[in-house]
Amino acid sequence: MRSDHPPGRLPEPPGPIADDGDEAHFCRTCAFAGACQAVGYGKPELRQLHCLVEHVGPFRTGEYVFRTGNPFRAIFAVRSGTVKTSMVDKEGREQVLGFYLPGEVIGLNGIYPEHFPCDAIALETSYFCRFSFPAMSALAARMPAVQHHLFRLLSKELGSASLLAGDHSADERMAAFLADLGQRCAARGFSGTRFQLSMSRGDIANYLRLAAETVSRVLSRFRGQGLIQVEGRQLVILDPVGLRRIGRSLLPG
Amino acid sequence: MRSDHPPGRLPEPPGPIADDGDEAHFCRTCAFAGACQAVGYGKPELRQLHCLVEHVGPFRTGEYVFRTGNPFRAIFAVRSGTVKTSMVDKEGREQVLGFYLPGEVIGLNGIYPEHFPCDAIALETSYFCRFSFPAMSALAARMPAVQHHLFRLLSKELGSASLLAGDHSADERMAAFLADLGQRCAARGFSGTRFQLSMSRGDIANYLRLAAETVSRVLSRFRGQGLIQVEGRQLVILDPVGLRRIGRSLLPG
DNA sequence: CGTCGCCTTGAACTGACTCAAAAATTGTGG
DNA sequence: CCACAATTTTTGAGTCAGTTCAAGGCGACG
Repeated sequence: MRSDHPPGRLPEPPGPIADDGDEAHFCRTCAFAGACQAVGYGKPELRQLHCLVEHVGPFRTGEYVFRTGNPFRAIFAVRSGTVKTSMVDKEGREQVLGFYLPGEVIGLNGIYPEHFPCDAIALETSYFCRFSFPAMSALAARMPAVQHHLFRLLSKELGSASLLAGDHSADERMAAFLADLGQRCAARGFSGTRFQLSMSRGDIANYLRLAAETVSRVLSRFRGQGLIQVEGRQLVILDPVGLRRIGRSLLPG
Repeated sequence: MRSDHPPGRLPEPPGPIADDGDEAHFCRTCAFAGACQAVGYGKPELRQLHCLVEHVGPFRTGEYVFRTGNPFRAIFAVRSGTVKTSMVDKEGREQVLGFYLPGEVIGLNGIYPEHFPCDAIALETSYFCRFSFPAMSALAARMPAVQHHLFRLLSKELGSASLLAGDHSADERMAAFLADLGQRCAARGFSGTRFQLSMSRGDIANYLRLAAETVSRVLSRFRGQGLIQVEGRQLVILDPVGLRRIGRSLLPG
């Protein structure tokens, strides 16, 4: 992965995770690509979809894209970078809900309460497409393809929650997490076997409901078994099949 | 709660959990009540909404409302009874995803994959309203209130997944589970402090990621502390405040 | 009345956690 | 560029909440 941009004024369009990314490429792998295709790329309706998009960013590491309690007005597609969403409970403990890669959408869980129920925090310098939700709803009412796409996005997110569910060992969780991340990277056009863990061990641990120490230990064990290679946050999956086998009870398919 | 109907032919409209339930009452507390109200009860559009509803049932204890892999064609609102949804992983272990009371909706997670990703199993004799999803989508495109209502339902379900998330003690989980169940009963017009646990201890344990023995022990402890009263599956919440305090880190609000 | 499934309770075990401390990495200022 | 401070990551050792294993009780049903 390309290193973060140097401090100071940043140019508008940064490359996503890998160097082969550009804006056209992003649009191909964006969560709304399906909607755009369904509309038809040549048609004027596509212009309407693009009209309600606003490019926002950069958000630097640690900056909030939105905060718990902010009024819900829009959803965000990651253009480049990575985001975590998390809630802080009444005891002040953080709970990481998920990690989002370029092309994925955050904020959908704010529709019902009409306020964001969680924080969204950039894990590295990140850019987004901001879709005004009222405008999007209105467009969806006129364009069934867009409506259906939104339903699909919501339903998909419902399904992904089950990676967390269940009572599984630290090894299973970790293996499933890495395999899932690799697969999502691959789906976005990046390498599925060689990528950056843009979140800390602590965040991974929190997400998987483990202690940070346990994450570290499992990672070391996996390395010893020749499943992966880890240097800091740089990860190489050496044995994708083995990893998937360990995490198979958590993985879809 | 009224005991299950005796075997044999069942009359069409059974009472939901409590004896004070009837069809009109159900419609008031149904997940689509908001959509109906938004449409306006007198208007012809409401007829269209009701047209695509089909009353199905009874499903007896243990019967499947739908199964993993069934093509997704409809969503179901519980009219009376209780349902659990669960997945079976590749090792053959069951994972309970949720319990659904009268007025709540199941099947939304089938939209994206276009097939149901889980089983839905009646925990007692149950009846449903079946909403054809293609018809519902079409109606939603013409009626923004219906569309918005579907978005809300999906988003709400996203939020409820977080009751499972996080790393919490058996006591916290159990207390939050009971408090949540009581609150949902109350929201549907039933008693929020005196109701039936229509699921087995094993199902509760599975849902909360605990062993059945642990559920039993925690329940006994809560009884000893005067928080609840339990006789088999009959539950009385004696100290709702105390219960909520134990489970507060998991509960919304 | 006996069988079967579900629930409860006891006792011993264990995987992951907590505590502690060293090592590596990152950030900062001179 | 280097030194120093702060943070993150790794590794070790002991502890514990919840599990597993085992036995007994209760209620439903034929």
